[in-house]
Order: sequence, then C-alpha cells, then structure tokens
Amino acid sequence: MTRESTTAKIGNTAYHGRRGRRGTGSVILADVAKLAGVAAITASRALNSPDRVSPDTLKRVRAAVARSGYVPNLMAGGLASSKSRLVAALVPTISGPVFLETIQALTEALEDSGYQLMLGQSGYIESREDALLDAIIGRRPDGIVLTGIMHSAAGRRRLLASGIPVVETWDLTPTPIDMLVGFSHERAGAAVAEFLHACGRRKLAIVTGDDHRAGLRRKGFVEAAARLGSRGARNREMPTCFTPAPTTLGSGRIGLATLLRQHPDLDAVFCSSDALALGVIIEAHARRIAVGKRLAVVGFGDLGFARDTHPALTTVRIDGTAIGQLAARLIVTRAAGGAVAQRIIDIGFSIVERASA
Amino acid sequence: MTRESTTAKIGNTAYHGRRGRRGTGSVILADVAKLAGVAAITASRALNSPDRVSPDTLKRVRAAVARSGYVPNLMAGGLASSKSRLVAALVPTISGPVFLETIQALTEALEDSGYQLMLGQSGYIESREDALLDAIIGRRPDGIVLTGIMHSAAGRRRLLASGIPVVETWDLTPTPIDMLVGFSHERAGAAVAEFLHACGRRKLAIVTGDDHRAGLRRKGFVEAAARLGSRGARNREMPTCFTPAPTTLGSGRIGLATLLRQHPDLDAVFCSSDALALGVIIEAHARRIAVGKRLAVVGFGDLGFARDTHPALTTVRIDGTAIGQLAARLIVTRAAGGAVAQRIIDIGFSIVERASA
DNA sequence: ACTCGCAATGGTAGCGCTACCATCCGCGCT
DNA sequence: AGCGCGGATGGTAGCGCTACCATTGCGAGT
Repeated sequence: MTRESTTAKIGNTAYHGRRGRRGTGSVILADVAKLAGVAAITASRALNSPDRVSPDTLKRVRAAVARSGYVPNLMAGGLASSKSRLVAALVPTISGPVFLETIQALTEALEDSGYQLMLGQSGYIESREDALLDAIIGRRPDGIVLTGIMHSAAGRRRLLASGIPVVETWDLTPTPIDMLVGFSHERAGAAVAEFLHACGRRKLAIVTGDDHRAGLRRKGFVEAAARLGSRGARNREMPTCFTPAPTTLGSGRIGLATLLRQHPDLDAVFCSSDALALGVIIEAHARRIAVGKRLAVVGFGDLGFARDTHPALTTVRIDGTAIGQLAARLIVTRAAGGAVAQRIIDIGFSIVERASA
Repeated sequence: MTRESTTAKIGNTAYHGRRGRRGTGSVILADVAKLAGVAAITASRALNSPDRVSPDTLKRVRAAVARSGYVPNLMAGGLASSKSRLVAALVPTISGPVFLETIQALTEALEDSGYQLMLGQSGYIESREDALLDAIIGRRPDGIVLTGIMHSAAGRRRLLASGIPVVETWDLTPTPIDMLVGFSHERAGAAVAEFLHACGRRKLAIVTGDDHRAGLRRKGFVEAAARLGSRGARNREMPTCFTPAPTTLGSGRIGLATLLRQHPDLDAVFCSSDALALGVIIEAHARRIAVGKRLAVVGFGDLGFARDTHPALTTVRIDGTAIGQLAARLIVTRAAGGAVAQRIIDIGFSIVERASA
C-alpha cells in the first residue's frame, strides 16, 4: 500500500487512520512533492540544493511549501544524512556572566551557518557530566564546544570515541582532546603582576575564586611577583583571600576586609573576576580608601560595567566573542569536511588600563 | 541480506564497507542485542522500560552496553517514537542577566527529567525570529519556552499550527498561545510607586530601558503615582530618562545625571533594572548625594549584587528560578500526555526592602 | 549518424530506532 | 486434559528523510 493509494488529503493522518502506525499527522515532504507534481527526492533537492533543480521546479516546490506550511523534519533528515546541524555547548553553569559572551557569539555564529545550539550545564557534579555527555552524544551533534569544563578522563575517552569534533575553550591545555581556542591563564596572571610592579606597587594581594583557571592565574601572578621581588612573594607568601564560587560583589567586600585585617599596608589587589573587584572597590569606598591612589585594584574579565565603576576598573580583557566565533568556525569547517589549519588557537588577552590601578 | 550474515564485528562498518550506504560506523542497538543474545527490540526495552524485561535479560543488556560503549541514537529514537526529548528555549539574548536564572533553572529541571535544552536567540530582528522558528519546529521539540519574546503574528500561527506545547514566560498576556508563567509588570510598577509613596517620597522619577515589559512597569508606576498624587505625575509628567538596550551601569549614571539637570529636587528613582540602579547609586556617590536618605533608589530584578551595593539596593524580586522550574514542569507534564491544571500561572513579585529606599 | 557528456529527475533502499502485533511459555483454573 | 491469562520475547513494518544509482532527454563533439 502506498501513500498514493490513499486520499489526496494533505498530511498523513488519513493514511495512518486507515491502518497501522503512529505518525505526527503533519505535512511531510511527500505531500509537498505531490502538490508540486514532482517526486519526493526532487522536492528534497529543491530545498537542500536549489541549484541542482530547474528554476521551474524550484518555483513550484517553493510554492507548495508555502501553501502547505511544510516544515522539514530535521530528525529524519539528520538520521538519513548523519548530519544533525546541531552543535552542543557544555558549560559548568551559565550564571556567572563570564562565559555568556562566548555562548552568545557561538549561538549567533552557528545560526548564521544554519546550525542550532544545544546547551548543557554540567554543574560541578561529575556524575552529571557523564549523563549529560550521553544525552549529547546521543543526538549526534556535528560538534561539541567545551567551555570552562574540567572533564573526567572517562569523559575525554567517550568524546574521543564518538568521533565528534570537539573544541575546548577558555583555556590552553597542552593536550587538547581535539581543537582548542583559549589563552594562557598563567601568563595573564604574570602580566598583571608585571603591570602592577611597573606601577610601583610592591605590596600585592589576591582575592580569588577557587576554580582551576583562577588558580592558574594566581600561580602566574605569584611567580611573576616573586621574580620581580615584591613584598612577601619570594616565598609564595602572597596575601590571598579565597572566596567560594560563584564570585560576587559581596565576596569582594569581605575579601578586602579580610586582607586588610592581616595586611593593613597592602597597596594592590588582583581579583579573579570583575565582580570581586567591584566589591573590593565598594568596600574601599566604605572605608575611605582611595582606589587608584592608595590602593590599586585589578579585575578580570572586562565585563560591561568595568568602564563605569568609580573609579573605572583596570582589568584583564578576554575577547569572549572572538572565542565563540572562532569555535563556531572551527566546527563548521570540520563539519563541512574541511581540515582546520590550526588546531590550537591562542586568542591572548590584554590589560585594559583605567583609573583603578 | 541481513546484518547477521556479515562478520560478527561490532559496529556496522563491515556491513557498509561491503556494499551500499553510509552509516556512522558506530555501535548500534543491533550490536548490543547480538552481544546480549537477544533481539534488538528486547534490548530497546531493556534500556527504555527496564521493568518490562526479566532481571536476567536486563543485566545482560546492560553489560553489553557497557562493553560496547553503545550510545543510543536519539535522532532515530525520536523519529520512530515522535518524542524528541528536546525542549527549545527562545530568548532575545542571553547576555543581560535577567533571564539567566530562568534559563539555568529550566535547563536543570529539564535535565532531571531527561530532557535537553536547545537554545535560540532571536536577537531583535523579526526575520531572524522566523528562520529560527523553522529550525526549532523542524526538530520537533516536545516543548517550546518563550522568554521575553515579542513574537510576530506569523510566528504565533506557526507555533499554534505545529501543535507543540508552548510556555510563554516573564509576562502575563491575556491571550497566551498556550501556557504561561509570569507576572504583571504593570502591577509591579504600581507596587513600587505605592511603596515609595508610603516612604514619604513625592518627587518621583524613572530611569528605564525601552523594551516592552519595562514600558509596562513604567505605565503601572506612573498611573499609581498619579492616583496617589505625587508631584507632576497627575498629567503623566513623570520625569523619565530612557536608556538604550541593554541597560548598563553606565546608562544608570548618565540617567541620574540627566534627570538631575532637569529636576534637581527629585527624591526617588525607579530603575528598570538593577544594573541601572547600581549606576544611579554610583553616580549619586560621585555627587555626594546620600542614597537612601536624600535620594531613594529602587531597582528591578534582585540580581546577586543587589544585597551588596552600598547602600544595599531596594529592588523588585522576581523568582526567575521558579519561572524556569514551573515552565519545565508544564512541558514535561504535557509531553507525558497529562493535562495541566492551570494554563496561566501568576508567579507574582515582591519588593525587597533594603537601605537604598 | 552515432556516441558521449551532462543536466534533470526518479526509484529504491536504507539511516537506527520503536509501535504494533504475534508468539511462546508456564501457571492456575475449571 | 483443556482453557485462558499474563509476562517475556520476537518479527515486521514503518517514522520522514536522503545517499546511491539508474534513467531520460538533449545538445555538442567526432
């Protein structure tokens, strides 16, 4: 029994109503083809590679689509072509505006290339990360973007085994799973120490979150400070205040208060996020400490508000948008069968010098 | 020719190498079934409804899955069952932390129920919204969550026609497409005006973004102020400063400066976001205006930093997490074939009274 | 005139999975 | 003994689409 033997009704309800199976009852490609007076495969070509059909056919198929309100079933198409036009992004959490810019740029760049973003939040629980990985790999995305994720060894193996292009971002590990767009947190930390040193600051301190990447920045900062001979840093005795994730304005206030109790004479604070830095500035205000003069404050991230604090915040700028766009380009290239010239891209960073340091 | 007639190799590479089609070459259900010594359909049941197979079979199938590294192809499963286990969320943009909490909660709640979130950003371009809608509907998600989207009439129609459950959020329109979780922006604005009036404030002003929902809050605020007889508000002459999207700390600073130029005696400012409010506070600081005393400031959103500003920010709290969770529950219920008791849920709001007003 | 090539179209056979029905087996009942 | 019944399992036939190959028709090349 063929579809043609049923009524001419658009949609496959009639067919399934007669005998047998499920079906969504919506308009399918065969309906469009019949309306346009062509075979299904020709209708498919008209939609997916318009230059492979005659102009006349193309017009008729397009008209049929418009008339019937047909929306291609991408699950079926994906199954048949093993191309899902989906890209998955895995982040620890989207709150915490650090990765937002990257996700935003990624989504936009992908949409421009006809891809859709699937978002996964691993939280910080490893078992969840594994379950999530299954859910993601199960959809056979054309690419996976890992942002700020510390993946388990098991996770790495499954990703590798899946054969799906992977882009890691926001970090620069020597041994990426596949591709990578990031920068060196350690060098960023070192650069801040050198900058503060050049400003004449010698009594440095840190307010930092305790995630892995912040740790790397701290390491670079402390080592550079030691190398340059700043106070206390020689023996890794950098005054440090750790704050729990996520880093907030409130933690920054507490952080400065805590540091001042032990080291009332400190003259510079490097914060692992702009939110912390804003908190430090506000706490300094409350204590009538002149930020930028008696106390230098440096943030990290160059979030939108950094230019508008009082005084404006000196901070490390990471081009999150570029990271997202590059990640998208890498994946799109790979999905199109192309080879990428450079599997590891160092996007660098810059110190935006404003009034706070 | 059946799969069984080929070698016992795991994965369908051998089969497809021999003659014919594409195929991903990865482990498929039939491989698992063969390993476990059962039929494919039994393996499927073992994975999807474990209580419908014998404990022994279940164990053997699970072992086979573990041994082969099988990951179900959810596109194929979705096609066969017309259940995608995907939910799409449409937001104008994810930067701008307002909807973050909702998206976060939504993702988590869905993951707990075995659903995956697909994220779409419409930007503010209507043509893009339409293209996006096709990409989304094409994947046949089990639900669509609209957050802060003003959808075109055409968009409404397609959503309706698709038959997919839709939840609109963050607003309370009288005629939702399907389901709705939100609150009345107008009433929120009115409540702030009443609150400020009760605090003895009479010379009110507004700093606001110019999106639709902020407009509704402004309307409620202005009308309530007029009703209560605050200065100028009788004739809708509320001093107002509009700022371009997105609302930022910087816009808030400019906003207050602008208002003060025209109305140096104002004693209260209602801001359409906490970011604006923070900017207003910072500008007031810079001008040595005592916030909470000479000038009352009220924000909107109760973002994380609101409790930590100096002085702490009085603001309107919306439970974005609850919105996300409720939206998830509505969709999961519907997808499971259940009927929802209440198609329109008013989540309300509350004014968090702190030191700034 | 006859091949050759190419553009346009169509038929067929799956992609990997699950809904639907059929079968089988063992159990308690009449 | 024969019956029905429910639990476990299997076979088959698609879900809606596209890869692969075949076919057709027509103009150019020899």
